[in-house]
Amino acid sequence: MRIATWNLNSVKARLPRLLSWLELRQPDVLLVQETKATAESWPAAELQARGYESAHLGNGRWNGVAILSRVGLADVTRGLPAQPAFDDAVEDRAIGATCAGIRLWSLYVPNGRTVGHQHFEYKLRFLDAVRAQCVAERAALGTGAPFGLLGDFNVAPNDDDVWDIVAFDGSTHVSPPERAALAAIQQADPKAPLVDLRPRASIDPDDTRPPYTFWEMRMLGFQKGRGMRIDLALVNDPLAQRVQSAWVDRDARRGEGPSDHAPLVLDLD
DNA sequence: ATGTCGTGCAAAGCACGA
Repeated sequence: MRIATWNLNSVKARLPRLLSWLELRQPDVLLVQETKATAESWPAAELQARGYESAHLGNGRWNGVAILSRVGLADVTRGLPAQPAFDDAVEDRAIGATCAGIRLWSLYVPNGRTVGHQHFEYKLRFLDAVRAQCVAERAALGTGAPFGLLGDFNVAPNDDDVWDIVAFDGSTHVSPPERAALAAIQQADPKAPLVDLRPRASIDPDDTRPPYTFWEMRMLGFQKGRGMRIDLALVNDPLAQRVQSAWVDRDARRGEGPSDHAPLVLDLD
């Protein structure tokens, strides 16, 4: 079984790439972020024709999250119950579902812009709502149920998860409050911590490069190797026990018209 | 430091977000 997460940066602009990637990599479940789609423009029929059920949450030009599955899609939850609003709007940044008995969330954490900005405070509130959801789901699902939070967290957990930590001094994505909020999610239930699955940099088992998942479009970020590991899979022990390998499909960042993110792929037993 | 994208509005050029 294969589960992946991918910030598409517009499903409309990326539909040919999405469909060819599904054909090439054959994921059983794909969690998507930044669909930038509405209920009307979400390509449910094209996905259904290829064997994928889908659940989408999106209402406009920004954000948008979805879950695609060919192994069942049950108990869909649109939005986090405790999700904070920004400017009186609850944005389309979280969708949960149960696929083949695995409880999964597709998350698009706010960017934060700059440390101290009102979007930064919003980002921390959003991360705290994710933490609260971990507590609630653990109570509902019990200890043995496989559970994972996947998506674009817009946080690099460690200094070596960015291409040059010195260049990030004082900037968002690496700040102590963001990393503390991420750690609080992982430790929401100390008896059932979530592990940050560190992937390989590519499908090549011998690839020892840093496993970045995002490279800026601006300034030729990919070509210059200026990447960040900000797309994460935080999973509980019952799910971690089943993961045989995790890898970044960096080939999907190549060629004409890529997203700025590469898929993160989990291969289960 | 900000060179690229994608989107939608209102109109092919801009503002915004990343």
